Amino acid sequence: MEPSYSISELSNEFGVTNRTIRYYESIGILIPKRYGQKRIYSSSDRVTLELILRGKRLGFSLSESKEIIDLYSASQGEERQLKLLINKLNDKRLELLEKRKDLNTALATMDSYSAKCRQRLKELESEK
Amino acid sequence: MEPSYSISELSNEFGVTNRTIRYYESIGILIPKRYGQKRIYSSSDRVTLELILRGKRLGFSLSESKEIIDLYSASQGEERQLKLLINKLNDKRLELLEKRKDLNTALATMDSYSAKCRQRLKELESEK
DNA sequence: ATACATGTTTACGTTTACGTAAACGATAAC
DNA sequence: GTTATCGTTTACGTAAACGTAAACATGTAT
Repeated sequence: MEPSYSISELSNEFGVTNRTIRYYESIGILIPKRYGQKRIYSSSDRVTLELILRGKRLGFSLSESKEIIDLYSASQGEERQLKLLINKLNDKRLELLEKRKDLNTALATMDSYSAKCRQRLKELESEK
Repeated sequence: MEPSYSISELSNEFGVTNRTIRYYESIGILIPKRYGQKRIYSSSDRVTLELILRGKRLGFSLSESKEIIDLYSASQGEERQLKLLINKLNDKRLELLEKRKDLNTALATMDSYSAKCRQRLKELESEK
Protein backbone atom coordinates (compact mmCIF):
# COMPACT_ATOMS: atom_id res chain seq x y z
CA MET A 1 0.00 0.00 0.00
CA GLU A 2 0.82 3.67 -0.15
CA PRO A 3 3.75 4.63 2.04
CA SER A 4 3.15 7.36 4.60
CA TYR A 5 5.40 9.55 6.69
CA SER A 6 5.45 11.26 10.04
CA ILE A 7 6.33 14.90 10.31
CA SER A 8 9.82 14.12 11.61
CA GLU A 9 10.56 11.62 8.90
CA LEU A 10 9.93 14.33 6.34
CA SER A 11 11.70 17.08 8.24
CA ASN A 12 14.77 14.89 8.70
CA GLU A 13 14.81 13.71 5.11
CA PHE A 14 14.60 17.22 3.72
CA GLY A 15 16.62 19.03 6.34
CA VAL A 16 13.91 21.34 7.61
CA THR A 17 12.29 21.60 11.03
CA ASN A 18 8.90 20.31 12.10
CA ARG A 19 7.93 23.93 12.68
CA THR A 20 8.58 24.67 9.03
CA ILE A 21 6.33 21.84 7.89
CA ARG A 22 3.56 22.91 10.25
CA TYR A 23 3.96 26.43 8.98
CA TYR A 24 3.38 25.20 5.44
CA GLU A 25 0.18 23.63 6.70
CA SER A 26 -0.88 26.86 8.40
CA ILE A 27 -0.67 28.71 5.11
CA GLY A 28 -2.62 25.94 3.40
CA ILE A 29 0.12 24.65 1.13
CA LEU A 30 0.72 21.17 2.57
CA ILE A 31 -2.23 19.61 4.36
CA PRO A 32 -1.76 16.05 5.63
CA LYS A 33 -4.33 13.55 6.83
CA ARG A 34 -4.66 13.01 10.56
CA TYR A 35 -4.50 9.87 12.65
CA GLY A 36 -5.93 11.06 15.92
CA GLN A 37 -4.08 14.32 16.32
CA LYS A 38 -0.97 13.14 14.50
CA ARG A 39 -0.17 14.31 11.01
CA ILE A 40 0.14 11.60 8.37
CA TYR A 41 1.84 12.56 5.11
CA SER A 42 1.20 10.67 1.86
CA SER A 43 3.75 10.28 -0.91
CA SER A 44 1.96 12.98 -2.85
CA ASP A 45 2.41 15.26 0.18
CA ARG A 46 6.07 14.35 -0.01
CA VAL A 47 6.26 15.39 -3.64
CA THR A 48 4.53 18.66 -2.76
CA LEU A 49 7.13 19.35 -0.09
CA GLU A 50 9.90 18.60 -2.58
CA LEU A 51 8.37 21.09 -5.01
CA ILE A 52 8.05 23.76 -2.34
CA LEU A 53 11.64 23.39 -1.21
CA ARG A 54 13.09 23.31 -4.71
CA GLY A 55 10.97 26.34 -5.49
CA LYS A 56 12.47 28.10 -2.51
CA ARG A 57 16.00 27.29 -3.56
CA LEU A 58 15.19 28.77 -6.95
CA GLY A 59 13.87 31.96 -5.41
CA PHE A 60 10.13 31.36 -5.56
CA SER A 61 8.12 32.58 -2.60
CA LEU A 62 5.80 30.23 -0.79
CA SER A 63 2.78 32.04 -2.18
CA GLU A 64 4.06 31.58 -5.73
CA SER A 65 4.47 27.87 -5.13
CA LYS A 66 1.07 27.75 -3.49
CA GLU A 67 -0.52 29.33 -6.53
CA ILE A 68 0.78 26.59 -8.79
CA ILE A 69 0.03 23.78 -6.37
CA ASP A 70 -3.51 25.04 -5.84
CA LEU A 71 -4.05 25.24 -9.58
CA TYR A 72 -2.70 21.75 -9.99
CA SER A 73 -4.99 20.18 -7.40
CA ALA A 74 -7.97 22.19 -8.59
CA SER A 75 -7.57 21.22 -12.22
CA GLN A 76 -8.70 17.60 -12.13
CA GLY A 77 -10.37 17.67 -15.49
CA GLU A 78 -11.84 21.17 -15.59
CA GLU A 79 -10.89 22.70 -18.90
CA ARG A 80 -10.68 26.29 -17.70
CA GLN A 81 -8.42 25.34 -14.80
CA LEU A 82 -6.26 23.22 -17.05
CA LYS A 83 -5.67 26.13 -19.39
CA LEU A 84 -4.89 28.42 -16.47
CA LEU A 85 -2.40 25.93 -15.12
CA ILE A 86 -0.71 25.54 -18.49
CA ASN A 87 -0.30 29.30 -18.73
CA LYS A 88 1.12 29.61 -15.22
CA LEU A 89 3.54 26.78 -15.89
CA ASN A 90 4.67 28.51 -19.03
CA ASP A 91 5.18 31.81 -17.19
CA LYS A 92 7.31 30.10 -14.60
CA ARG A 93 9.21 28.30 -17.31
CA LEU A 94 10.14 31.62 -18.88
CA GLU A 95 11.21 32.94 -15.48
CA LEU A 96 13.41 29.92 -15.02
CA LEU A 97 15.00 30.38 -18.43
CA GLU A 98 15.76 34.02 -17.50
CA LYS A 99 17.23 32.81 -14.26
CA ARG A 100 19.42 30.33 -16.06
CA LYS A 101 20.80 33.13 -18.19
CA ASP A 102 21.57 35.14 -15.06
CA LEU A 103 23.18 32.11 -13.57
CA ASN A 104 25.41 31.52 -16.55
CA THR A 105 26.44 35.16 -16.57
CA ALA A 106 27.31 34.93 -12.91
CA LEU A 107 29.34 31.78 -13.48
CA ALA A 108 31.25 33.46 -16.28
CA THR A 109 31.89 36.54 -14.15
CA MET A 110 33.17 34.45 -11.29
CA ASP A 111 35.42 32.41 -13.52
CA SER A 112 36.93 35.56 -14.93
CA TYR A 113 37.48 37.12 -11.49
CA SER A 114 38.90 33.87 -10.28
CA ALA A 115 41.31 33.74 -13.18
CA LYS A 116 42.45 37.29 -12.50
CA CYS A 117 43.09 36.38 -8.90
CA ARG A 118 45.15 33.33 -9.78
CA GLN A 119 47.10 35.37 -12.29
CA ARG A 120 47.84 38.00 -9.66
CA LEU A 121 48.90 35.28 -7.25
CA LYS A 122 51.35 33.94 -9.81
CA GLU A 123 52.84 37.39 -10.26
CA LEU A 124 53.28 37.70 -6.51
CA GLU A 125 55.05 34.34 -6.46
CA SER A 126 57.46 35.29 -9.21
CA GLU A 127 58.32 38.60 -7.54
CA LYS A 128 59.81 36.73 -4.61
CA MET B 1 37.06 61.00 -17.65
CA GLU B 2 35.24 58.47 -15.49
CA PRO B 3 31.49 58.63 -15.79
CA SER B 4 29.53 59.13 -12.60
CA TYR B 5 25.91 58.68 -11.62
CA SER B 6 23.35 60.16 -9.29
CA ILE B 7 21.33 57.93 -7.05
CA SER B 8 18.25 58.26 -9.25
CA GLU B 9 20.10 57.48 -12.42
CA LEU B 10 21.14 54.18 -10.91
CA SER B 11 17.78 53.43 -9.30
CA ASN B 12 15.98 54.09 -12.58
CA GLU B 13 18.42 52.10 -14.65
CA PHE B 14 18.21 49.05 -12.42
CA GLY B 15 14.58 49.31 -11.42
CA VAL B 16 15.09 49.74 -7.70
CA THR B 17 14.21 52.63 -5.41
CA ASN B 18 16.53 55.24 -3.97
CA ARG B 19 15.68 53.83 -0.58
CA THR B 20 17.10 50.49 -1.63
CA ILE B 21 20.38 52.02 -2.73
CA ARG B 22 20.70 54.02 0.47
CA TYR B 23 19.97 50.86 2.39
CA TYR B 24 22.87 49.14 0.65
CA GLU B 25 25.04 52.00 1.82
CA SER B 26 23.77 51.70 5.38
CA ILE B 27 24.89 48.08 5.52
CA GLY B 28 28.25 49.06 4.07
CA ILE B 29 27.98 47.28 0.75
CA LEU B 30 27.83 50.22 -1.69
CA ILE B 31 29.51 53.39 -0.48
CA PRO B 32 29.62 56.30 -2.96
CA LYS B 33 31.70 59.46 -2.90
CA ARG B 34 29.99 62.67 -1.87
CA TYR B 35 29.69 66.02 -3.58
CA GLY B 36 28.46 68.22 -0.76
CA GLN B 37 25.79 66.03 0.68
CA LYS B 38 24.93 64.37 -2.61
CA ARG B 39 25.93 60.85 -3.41
CA ILE B 40 28.15 60.35 -6.45
CA TYR B 41 28.44 56.83 -7.84
CA SER B 42 31.42 55.72 -9.92
CA SER B 43 31.26 53.10 -12.64
CA SER B 44 32.81 50.61 -10.26
CA ASP B 45 29.95 51.39 -7.84
CA ARG B 46 27.66 50.64 -10.72
CA VAL B 47 29.25 47.26 -11.26
CA THR B 48 28.93 46.54 -7.58
CA LEU B 49 25.22 47.29 -7.71
CA GLU B 50 24.85 45.01 -10.71
CA LEU B 51 26.56 42.22 -8.82
CA ILE B 52 24.36 42.73 -5.77
CA LEU B 53 21.16 42.64 -7.79
CA ARG B 54 22.14 39.64 -9.86
CA GLY B 55 23.17 37.94 -6.63
CA LYS B 56 19.72 38.64 -5.23
CA ARG B 57 17.99 37.23 -8.26
CA LEU B 58 20.05 34.09 -7.82
CA GLY B 59 19.07 33.77 -4.17
CA PHE B 60 22.13 35.18 -2.46
CA SER B 61 21.49 37.30 0.61
CA LEU B 62 22.96 40.77 0.85
CA SER B 63 25.41 39.63 3.50
CA GLU B 64 26.67 36.86 1.23
CA SER B 65 27.27 39.36 -1.55
CA LYS B 66 28.87 41.72 0.92
CA GLU B 67 31.28 39.04 2.02
CA ILE B 68 32.55 38.56 -1.52
CA ILE B 69 32.63 42.25 -2.35
CA ASP B 70 34.53 43.02 0.85
CA LEU B 71 37.05 40.29 0.09
CA TYR B 72 37.45 41.62 -3.42
CA SER B 73 38.17 45.18 -2.37
CA ALA B 74 40.42 44.04 0.47
CA SER B 75 42.55 41.81 -1.71
CA GLN B 76 44.51 44.35 -3.68
CA GLY B 77 47.68 42.35 -3.80
CA GLU B 78 47.69 40.70 -0.40
CA GLU B 79 48.39 37.03 -0.93
CA ARG B 80 46.35 35.76 1.99
CA GLN B 81 43.31 37.77 0.95
CA LEU B 82 43.69 36.66 -2.64
CA LYS B 83 43.66 33.01 -1.61
CA LEU B 84 40.63 33.60 0.59
CA LEU B 85 38.82 35.26 -2.25
CA ILE B 86 39.64 32.46 -4.66
CA ASN B 87 38.23 29.95 -2.20
CA LYS B 88 35.05 31.92 -1.65
CA LEU B 89 34.57 32.32 -5.38
CA ASN B 90 34.97 28.61 -5.80
CA ASP B 91 32.43 27.88 -3.05
CA LYS B 92 29.90 30.13 -4.72
CA ARG B 93 30.68 28.56 -8.05
CA LEU B 94 29.79 25.16 -6.66
CA GLU B 95 26.58 26.57 -5.20
CA LEU B 96 25.68 27.98 -8.57
CA LEU B 97 26.33 24.66 -10.27
CA GLU B 98 24.04 22.98 -7.73
CA LYS B 99 21.45 25.62 -8.40
CA ARG B 100 21.68 25.03 -12.11
CA LYS B 101 21.00 21.36 -11.54
CA ASP B 102 17.95 22.26 -9.45
CA LEU B 103 16.85 24.60 -12.16
CA ASN B 104 17.13 22.02 -14.87
CA THR B 105 15.21 19.52 -12.76
CA ALA B 106 12.48 22.09 -12.24
CA LEU B 107 12.31 22.83 -15.95
CA ALA B 108 12.00 19.14 -16.75
CA THR B 109 9.29 18.71 -14.13
CA MET B 110 7.33 21.61 -15.48
CA ASP B 111 7.62 20.41 -19.03
CA SER B 112 6.32 17.03 -18.04
CA TYR B 113 3.41 18.48 -16.05
CA SER B 114 2.65 20.82 -18.88
CA ALA B 115 2.60 17.94 -21.36
CA LYS B 116 0.23 15.98 -19.13
CA CYS B 117 -2.07 18.97 -18.99
CA ARG B 118 -2.12 19.42 -22.74
CA GLN B 119 -2.75 15.72 -23.18
CA ARG B 120 -5.68 15.89 -20.77
CA LEU B 121 -7.01 18.90 -22.63
CA LYS B 122 -6.92 17.01 -25.88
CA GLU B 123 -8.85 14.16 -24.34
CA LEU B 124 -11.48 16.60 -23.11
CA GLU B 125 -11.75 18.04 -26.61
CA SER B 126 -12.26 14.65 -28.23
CA GLU B 127 -14.92 13.67 -25.67
CA LYS B 128 -17.14 16.46 -26.92
C1' DA C 1 4.29 2.52 36.65
C1' DT C 2 7.38 5.65 34.95
C1' DA C 3 10.58 7.64 31.99
C1' DC C 4 11.36 9.14 27.41
C1' DA C 5 10.65 10.24 22.72
C1' DT C 6 7.60 12.31 19.77
C1' DG C 7 3.87 14.72 18.93
C1' DT C 8 0.38 18.75 19.73
C1' DT C 9 -1.33 23.98 20.11
C1' DT C 10 -0.61 28.77 21.22
C1' DA C 11 1.86 32.75 21.13
C1' DC C 12 5.43 35.94 21.10
C1' DG C 13 10.16 36.89 18.98
C1' DT C 14 13.53 37.48 15.08
C1' DT C 15 15.92 38.44 10.71
C1' DT C 16 16.03 40.30 6.07
C1' DA C 17 15.12 43.76 2.96
C1' DC C 18 13.24 47.23 2.28
C1' DG C 19 8.51 50.91 2.45
C1' DT C 20 6.82 55.15 3.95
C1' DA C 21 6.27 59.48 6.15
C1' DA C 22 8.15 63.86 8.12
C1' DA C 23 10.79 67.68 7.86
C1' DC C 24 14.22 69.86 5.69
C1' DG C 25 18.32 71.74 2.12
C1' DA C 26 19.89 72.97 -2.56
C1' DT C 27 19.40 73.86 -7.41
C1' DA C 28 16.76 74.89 -11.76
C1' DA C 29 12.78 76.84 -14.08
C1' DC C 30 9.52 80.29 -14.78
C1' DG D 1 11.17 85.28 -5.71
C1' DT D 2 8.72 81.36 -5.30
C1' DT D 3 7.51 76.97 -7.09
C1' DA D 4 9.03 72.53 -8.40
C1' DT D 5 12.35 69.00 -8.48
C1' DC D 6 15.68 66.29 -6.52
C1' DG D 7 18.14 65.27 -2.86
C1' DT D 8 19.00 64.60 2.33
C1' DT D 9 18.46 62.42 7.36
C1' DT D 10 15.81 60.22 10.96
C1' DA D 11 12.71 57.06 12.42
C1' DC D 12 9.02 54.04 12.70
C1' DG D 13 6.47 50.27 10.01
C1' DT D 14 5.96 45.89 7.44
C1' DA D 15 5.80 41.24 5.07
C1' DA D 16 7.81 36.73 4.70
C1' DA D 17 9.46 32.75 6.75
C1' DC D 18 10.27 30.76 10.16
C1' DG D 19 12.61 30.19 15.57
C1' DT D 20 11.72 29.32 20.19
C1' DA D 21 9.56 28.53 24.50
C1' DA D 22 5.65 26.82 27.30
C1' DA D 23 2.57 23.56 28.57
C1' DC D 24 0.50 19.56 27.55
C1' DA D 25 -0.98 14.72 25.24
C1' DT D 26 0.27 10.01 23.67
C1' DG D 27 2.55 6.00 22.55
C1' DT D 28 6.82 2.87 23.54
C1' DA D 29 10.45 0.82 26.39
C1' DT D 30 12.00 -0.97 30.60
